[in-house]
Amino acid sequence: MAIGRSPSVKDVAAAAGVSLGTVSNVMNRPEVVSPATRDRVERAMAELGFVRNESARQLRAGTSRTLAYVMLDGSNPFFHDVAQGIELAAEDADLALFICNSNARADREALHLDRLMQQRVQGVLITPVDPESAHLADVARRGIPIVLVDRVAPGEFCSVAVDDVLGGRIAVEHLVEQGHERVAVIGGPESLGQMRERLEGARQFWAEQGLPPEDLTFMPTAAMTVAEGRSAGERLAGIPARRRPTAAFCANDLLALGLLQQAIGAGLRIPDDLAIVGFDDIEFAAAAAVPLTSVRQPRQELGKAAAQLVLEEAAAATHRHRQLTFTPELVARASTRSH
Amino acid sequence: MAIGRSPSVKDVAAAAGVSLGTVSNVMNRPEVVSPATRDRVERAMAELGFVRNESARQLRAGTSRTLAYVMLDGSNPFFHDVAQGIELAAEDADLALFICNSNARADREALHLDRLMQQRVQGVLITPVDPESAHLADVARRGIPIVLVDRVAPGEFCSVAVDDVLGGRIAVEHLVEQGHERVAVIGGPESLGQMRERLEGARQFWAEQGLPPEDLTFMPTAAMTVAEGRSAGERLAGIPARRRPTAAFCANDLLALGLLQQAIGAGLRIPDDLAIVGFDDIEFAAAAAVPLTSVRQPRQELGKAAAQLVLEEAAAATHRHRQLTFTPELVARASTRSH
DNA sequence: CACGGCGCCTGAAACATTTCAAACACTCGA
DNA sequence: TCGAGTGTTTGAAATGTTTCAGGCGCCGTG
Repeated sequence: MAIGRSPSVKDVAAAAGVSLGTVSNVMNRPEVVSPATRDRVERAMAELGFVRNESARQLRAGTSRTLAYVMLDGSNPFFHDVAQGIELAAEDADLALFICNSNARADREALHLDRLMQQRVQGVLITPVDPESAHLADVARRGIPIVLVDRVAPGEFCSVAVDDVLGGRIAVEHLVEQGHERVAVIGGPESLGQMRERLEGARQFWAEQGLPPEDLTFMPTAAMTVAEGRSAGERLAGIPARRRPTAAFCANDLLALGLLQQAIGAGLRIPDDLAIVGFDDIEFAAAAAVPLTSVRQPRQELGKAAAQLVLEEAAAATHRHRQLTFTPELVARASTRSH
Repeated sequence: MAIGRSPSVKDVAAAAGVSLGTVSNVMNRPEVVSPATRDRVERAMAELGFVRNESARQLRAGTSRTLAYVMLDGSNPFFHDVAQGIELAAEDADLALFICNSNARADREALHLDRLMQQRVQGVLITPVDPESAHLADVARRGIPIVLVDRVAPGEFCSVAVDDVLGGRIAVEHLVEQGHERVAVIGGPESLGQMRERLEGARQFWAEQGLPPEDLTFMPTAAMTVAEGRSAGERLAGIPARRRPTAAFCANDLLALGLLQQAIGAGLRIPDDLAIVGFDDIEFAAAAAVPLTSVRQPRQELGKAAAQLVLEEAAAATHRHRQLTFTPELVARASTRSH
C-alpha cells in the first residue's frame, strides 16, 4: 500500500512471478495465457491497484486512442447536441473524446489544433472559424484526418452538414403556406456560406411562386445570438406597418428566441402579428413561451456521421474526401400556427 | 517532404547536425544553447515540420499536462458556463482540458474516470452523480486530486459551490417583499443535498417572518428539467384558486422555463397571476419571453476557483481539503416584477 | 526413442522524449 | 604555462508499454 509512484507492469510481473510480456498478454490477448497464470496476474493487478499508463501505450502504438472535437461556440446548445452524437460514436469505437471550444476565435482554434497534433489524436472534428484557414490545411497535411461539421469545403476536407438551401426553402414555404406575403430573412454575417445558402433557398422558393422579390426582406445581423435577434426585432418594429413583414425566418434558434422575446415585450401577438421560424431546433426552441417552429437539423446524427467519417479516413490507406449532406425537416409549432 | 511517420527529435538533430539533447534544450531551455545553434535547430524543425510527441513527453515526465472536467448534464447550459471558467484557468496554467459528460449516469461516469486515470491527468473536476460513490474515492486514493463542483462532501474532497441555504432564502425573501403570501418551492429529487438546502433556506426565512408554514408548499419533482417544470405547472394549476400559490421558486432555471411555458400557455399573466424565480441564472433565463428572475451563481468563477483548487492540491505535498463557498445573488427581472 | 507440433512463457528491442553528469573548447588570471 | 572557470554540447539512462522471435517442456506419433 506504499504509494510512491503508481505500479507498472514490471511491478505486477514481479508480484505475480511472471515476465513483463505475460502481463501484457493478460491485458491484450488473454486467450494465449493459461487460466492459472492469468488468474495470478489479475490478482496481482488488483492487489497493487495497477492502472495502465496510456502515454506509454500511445508512445509504443504511435497513435492515441483519442478523437477531438473543436466546437465553434460553447454557448450554443446546437453544438453540444452534435458533441453528444460524436461521443456516442467514439464510445462505440472505444475512443476517448477531447472536446475543445474555440469560441469563434481563430487564435484559440489554432492553439487547440496545435495541442491536438502534439497529442497525436486519431482525427479532428471541427466547426472552424474559417474553413479556408491555413492552419487547418497544415494539420491535414501532417496526415491527421479532419472532418468539417456544419461547414463545407469541397475537395479540401470531408464534411457533414445539412442541405442549407433546402432548409431555407422549406422554412419560407411553410410561411407562405400559412398565408404570409411579406417575410423577413434574418441572419448573418453574410460571409457565412451557410447563411448565403439558406437565404438562397428562401429566394428560390419565393421566385418560383412568382412573389414580388421586394416582399422578401433580408435583414443581416452581425452574429447569430439572442442579442442580435432582439435588435433585429427592434429594426423590424421600425418598419411602417403597411410594409412590415408578417413573418420572420431566422437563420438559427438563438436569433429566433431573441426576436420572440423582443416581439412579445413590444406587445405583439405570436403568431398573429408576427410568425417566427428558427433553424436548428435546439431544445430551448420547443421550451420557449411560444414554442418555436424550427427547421430541424439531425444534430446527433450529424455528430455520429462525422465521427464515422473521420474514423474511415483514419483507417483507409487511400481516401477521397466526401461531403455528407443530411436533409433538414420542418417542425411546426405555435410560433407559426394560429391554432 | 516524404512523410512516412512524423519526424522525431532524432530526425531534427540529424538535420541540424547536433545531438538529441541539444534539440531538447532548444525547446525547453533555449537560454543555454548558443544563438547560432538554436537558429540552425529551429530551421531544421520548421523544415521537417516537427511536432513534439506529447505521449513521450508525458511518459518521461510521469504526469500529463491535462485537467479533466466530468460534467453531470451536458444539456444544462449551467455546466458549460462552469466549463468555460475552468478552461480559462487551465489555459493560464498552460494545461489542456479534457471535457467529459456523464449524463447523470453512474456507469458512464465510472468509465470516464477510468480513462482519466489511465491518462494520468493532473486533476479531476467533477459534478458527480453521487458524491459518496466508491469509484470516486478510489480515484482519490490513487493520488489524483479531485475537486467537486456544485456539490459538497466535507472531509472527503475539496469542493466549490454556492451557499444554497442562502440562495433559497433570498429567493423567497424577494417574493415576500413583492407581497406574495403563498409560495411554492419546486424541485428535486429530495436526495439532492443541494435541493434540501435551498428548501431549508426558504423555510428558515418563512419561519423568521412568522408566516404560516402551510403557505409555503414544497412540490417535489423527479428531476430538474424543462419537462418536469411543465408538469409542475400542471399540478399547480390543479390547486383551487383560493389556496393556490401566487409565486413559485424553482430550484433551477430549466424548471422555471418549463413552468413559465406551461403557465403562459394556460393563459396566466406573469408575474400578476404567477411570479417565478429560478436558480442559476443561465443565459436563457434572461432570454425568455418574460425575462426570468433568478438566483445567480457565479458560474465562471465557480469553474475558475475549482481549477485553481485542483492545481493547488496537485502541487502541495501536504494538503487539507477545503470547501469554497460562493455567495449567490438575486437578479430581479420581469417574471417577478409588476412594472 | 526421436521428432514434430503445440501451448505457454520469456527477454529484448522499440517507441520519443527529458535529464544529467561528464566532456569539450575557450578564456582569463596567476 | 598551468589551472580554474565558463559556456556549450554530448551520450547514455530512464520512463511504461507492446510486440515478436525464440525457448522450454510436454504429448503423441512414427
